[in-house]
Amino acid sequence: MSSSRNVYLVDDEPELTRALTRLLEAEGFVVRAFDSGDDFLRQVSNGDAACVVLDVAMPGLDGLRLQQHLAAMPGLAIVFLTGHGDIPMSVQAIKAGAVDFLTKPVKRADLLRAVGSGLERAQAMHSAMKAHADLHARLALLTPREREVLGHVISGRLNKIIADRLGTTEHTIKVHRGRVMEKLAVGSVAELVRFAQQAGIAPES
Amino acid sequence: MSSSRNVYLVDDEPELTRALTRLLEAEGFVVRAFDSGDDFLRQVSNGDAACVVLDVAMPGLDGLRLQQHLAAMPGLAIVFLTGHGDIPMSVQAIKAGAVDFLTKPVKRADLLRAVGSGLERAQAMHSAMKAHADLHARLALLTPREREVLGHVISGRLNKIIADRLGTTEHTIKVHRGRVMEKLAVGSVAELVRFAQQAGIAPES
DNA sequence: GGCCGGATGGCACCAAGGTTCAATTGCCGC
DNA sequence: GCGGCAATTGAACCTTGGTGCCATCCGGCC
Repeated sequence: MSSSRNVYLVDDEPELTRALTRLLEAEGFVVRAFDSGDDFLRQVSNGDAACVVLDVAMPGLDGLRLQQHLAAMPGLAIVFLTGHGDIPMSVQAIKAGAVDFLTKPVKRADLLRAVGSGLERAQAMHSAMKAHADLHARLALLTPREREVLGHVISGRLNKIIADRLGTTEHTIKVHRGRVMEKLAVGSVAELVRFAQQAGIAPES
Repeated sequence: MSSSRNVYLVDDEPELTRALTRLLEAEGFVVRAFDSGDDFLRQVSNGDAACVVLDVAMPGLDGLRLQQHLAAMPGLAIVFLTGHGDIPMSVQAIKAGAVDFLTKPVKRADLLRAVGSGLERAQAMHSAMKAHADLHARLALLTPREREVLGHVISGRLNKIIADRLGTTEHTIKVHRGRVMEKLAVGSVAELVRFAQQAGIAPES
């Protein structure tokens, strides 16, 4: 697959923005600039994977707060870039998941390295998210009862035990179980367990 | 369980070490001090969970390099403490897994918070490591053939298919499979799959 | 040579999983 | 109310899984 090359630039200094845009576009990145955090939040779509290059100190929504908003949006990796940063600030940013925390004036090589690994991470998160969404889409096909049965099956319980717990007969469980396997498109209990594990489904107590 | 309260102090300034020791011991931590990175590496045992408070700038082995050595030792969480740090240094430290990066003079509350969450993380890593070691100890009970069969079972293959692939009979597979379940102390395929997943065993192709 | 553990195989038996055909009940929306 | 879907149940039938007993073969070790 062709790797995404989207870079979003959020900075309130037009000169710097222009310079960085030129630099990054020269490297083949697809750059889009925003002059404030609010502006970015309004316009950004939750679509492709991208690397966000973010100034920390901006009027309005500052970089670290914007990061919190973006945490809910997978597929975006953040690289901070600031002129007046300090150590606690950088520590907080990285702990909160930023790819890097660069200081102005930034060396061209540093920026490119950070943006590169940011895009890498963004793509990884993005496809992980898509995979997760896929699992949940298939899960949504199940009826409530089937989900319940699924929970017991991945706990390794026998059909008769499940039937007992759910107050029904073994045969009924077999039917549900068969439908679960069919709807989730898995061919064995082993696959089912892996599916459930990836989808974050807890075994029924 | 009683939570570990071991704190290892690595700093080449005896005064600071003494002060921090008093401070931490007053809070109920069990403190042990070392005056160089080499010294620490020689004496530290790979036993309990602990939080290491580490100066970055020390003669001999510096903090960041020591961190690399300690990465191989799970159960240790690192809190950096330094007088002459800069942003790139802190970024590198946190990226490499440090719990926090504090600057001297450190506020008492900051240190205690960092050490507290360091110990928390150390314990989490420590028990995760023990669990992992446990899994591998049980895995070691399996004969090569049994491990092979395990790989196929967690792929969800039927006994007859496994027998075919391994060039033997279905009955033989059943016997191996039974022994695997017994040695790994699991009662169902579901448990077996979860066991293998946690132990990092890839399904047989 | 003799012993032991690992791997293999045959046979029999029972339990559990899985499918098909057929049917009933209850709820929801048109 | 009717059609459709979810949930349920029954019976019959076949496939798999799992166990026990017995037996053979091979390679390493005392």
